[in-house]
Amino acid sequence: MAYRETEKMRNRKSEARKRIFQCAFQCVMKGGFRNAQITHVAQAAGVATGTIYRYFDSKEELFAEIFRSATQREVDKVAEALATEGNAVTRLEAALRQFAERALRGPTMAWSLIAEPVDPKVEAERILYRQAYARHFEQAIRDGIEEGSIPPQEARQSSTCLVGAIAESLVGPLSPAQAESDQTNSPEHQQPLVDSIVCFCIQGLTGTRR
Amino acid sequence: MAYRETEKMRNRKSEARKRIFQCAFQCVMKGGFRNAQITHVAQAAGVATGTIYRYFDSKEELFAEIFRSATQREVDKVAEALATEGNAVTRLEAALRQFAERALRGPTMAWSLIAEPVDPKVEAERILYRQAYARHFEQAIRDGIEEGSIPPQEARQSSTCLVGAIAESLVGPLSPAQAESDQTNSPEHQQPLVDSIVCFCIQGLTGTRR
DNA sequence: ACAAAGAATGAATAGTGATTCACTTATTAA
DNA sequence: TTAATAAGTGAATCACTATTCATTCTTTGT
Repeated sequence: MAYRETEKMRNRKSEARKRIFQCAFQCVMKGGFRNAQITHVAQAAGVATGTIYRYFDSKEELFAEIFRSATQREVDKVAEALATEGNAVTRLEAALRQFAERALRGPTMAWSLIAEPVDPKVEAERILYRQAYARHFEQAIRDGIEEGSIPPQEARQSSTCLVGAIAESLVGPLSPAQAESDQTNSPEHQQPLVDSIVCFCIQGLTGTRR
Repeated sequence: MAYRETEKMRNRKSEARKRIFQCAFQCVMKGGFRNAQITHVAQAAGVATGTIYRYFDSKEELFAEIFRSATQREVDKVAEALATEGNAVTRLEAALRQFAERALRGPTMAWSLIAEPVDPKVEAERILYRQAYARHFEQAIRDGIEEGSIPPQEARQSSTCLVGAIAESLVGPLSPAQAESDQTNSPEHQQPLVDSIVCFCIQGLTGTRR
């Protein structure tokens, strides 16, 4: 008897997995899912293509994991903004702002997460995550209804509308075509955009202009 | 000199083009863009695959044309609803209702037009058409602002939010997974859905509950 | 040093489906 | 009838990448 997996090896393998994951993440960040081929990822990570398949079942699986990781960050940020003190409306406004501003700050990745055409398994994750956002919003809306800052309504439905409104509003500004040419990406130019999205959304919820 | 294209031939060719187009349309209607391969379309139309390329430059071109044709109908319906008598809010409400109800009545095609992952050229059409919807809404919003039924706001931005909110709200109910199982597609079940979408949207515009 | 087990390699393979093109058939005008 | 031209055909080709696997290289325990 001879080889048996040792601690050192386990570490090395987990390092390798992490490195592959990170490099794939970078590839997506740079050029979207579209041109993040396994060959590129392997090259970036300094391993053979076959090696990737020792750590991930398939390309879709790898990319689904990347999608989850990247989107979970955003969901957490939204959840965080919703978890602060203050009434529901204020917290919802902060969350929407947070979401839009972060997206505009990292437009390429945001576009990949929100609007890039992707493989079915990744698309499935996207739908799941849109629901995750909606659930967070939904809870805040219920809070608002209870405390009286938001009039009674279908919280589930309204939350879906929020997600749709903000996503659609960002698709244009985030799209690669847009990104390259003009300087719409400077914070000054973006403020009014964010403002009017938030304005519409809050009014949709509360029936009150701000 | 001999062959020169005659009236009869021109007709026959235009017939053939129409037939291919119609059959492709049917294929998409039945199973979405995904499984509308050229081979299937050719089979359905009773021609060889090569023949299709005499009438259309490429698959993407053919499907882009189908997308345009199908979506233009919907845009026209929305425009129609917005062109009736009454104040801007009433007209916008009618248009949103129209849109949602038509989509829910033909869920497979609607899903393909709104949410199915598609090739880049078709996706480009989709973005264009979302803008087309938005422009119609935008004009109505401007009317509303002018006549005083809608408070002043970024009409362009609000219209984009409308498009996003309604599209997102329909993605779930229209998705193939949803469609097959339950009987959410009976008009009675859909009414509350449509109502709450419209409610959110109108409130987002006017700041008034209805 | 050696054998057992695993990890890494990357060229070759495979799946998919759009597109081509050499050839056949049809239409037209003289 | 015939030559000229075009339309139709569909098996073969091509393009693109994900995935495999026979082989080589490493690690480990005796």
